[in-house]
Amino acid sequence: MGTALAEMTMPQISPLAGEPIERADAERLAGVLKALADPARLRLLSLIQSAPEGEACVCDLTAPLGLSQPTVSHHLRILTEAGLLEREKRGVWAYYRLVPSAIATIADLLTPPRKRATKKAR
Amino acid sequence: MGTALAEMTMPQISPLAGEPIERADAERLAGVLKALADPARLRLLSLIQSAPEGEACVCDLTAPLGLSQPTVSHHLRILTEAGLLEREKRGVWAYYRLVPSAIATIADLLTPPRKRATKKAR
DNA sequence: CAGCAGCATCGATCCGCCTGCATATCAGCA
DNA sequence: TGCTGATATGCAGGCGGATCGATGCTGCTG
Repeated sequence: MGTALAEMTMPQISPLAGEPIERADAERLAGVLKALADPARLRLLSLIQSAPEGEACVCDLTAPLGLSQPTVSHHLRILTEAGLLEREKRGVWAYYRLVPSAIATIADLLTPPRKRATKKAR
Repeated sequence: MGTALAEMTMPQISPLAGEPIERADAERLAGVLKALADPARLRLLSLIQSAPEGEACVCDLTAPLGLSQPTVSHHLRILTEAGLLEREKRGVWAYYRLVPSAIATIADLLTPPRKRATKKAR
């Protein structure tokens, strides 16, 4: 299935501002926000983003989070399916990194037509 | 009664970028995002924001949402406690409107590497 | 080719929350 | 004062999700 966020960036999802959003758009946006709305997952994103190469494997994340390895894998899975993380398996390790401008895209969907010009994809 | 968001805008809450976020900050940010991460509440915000005077009462919101009046009141309560809505009671009606830049604040917390000078680099 | 280490998946438990119905509260009005 | 309409709150059912232990899978490595 296509990473939730991809369905938002590609075929425009209604931003929160402007005309009332449709039920389907609300569901999609809520789905991605739900992936963000968890302390453990926010810390995961933060940890990965601030890691040496901007990437981290599961074994590096369990300790700082204080969660079991299955639980961490579970959260990483949710973030990945939401389109916020990408996974690359090198040998025995699975490295996760942020999808370039995924979070910025969400932020743009929330903020009204401010004076920013970050709407273009890459 | 800190309306959650007030604790984010006023004192500093760690944005998602930069150094790894603390557990307490993650909890606060997740709390506000949780209020956003619901289809019904997203539609409520959208409906209120696009209403004639930028405000709406409960009776105007139940129909377009297709939810019962108690449920709508429940969602409005959550959004208000999160600091996203403000409530004003005029006569028998309760009018809700968006807190000016609440959502923009959340967006800024998600995407600091912007040109914004939200706070010290590090 | 065993044995081991890193991850993902499964099954189960526990908790939080979305929803509606019933009811309480409160302001305006006859 | 008593009634009506607009909201808020209590209560309860049901579903989704966060977590962990156990297990399965797969590349290294000795």
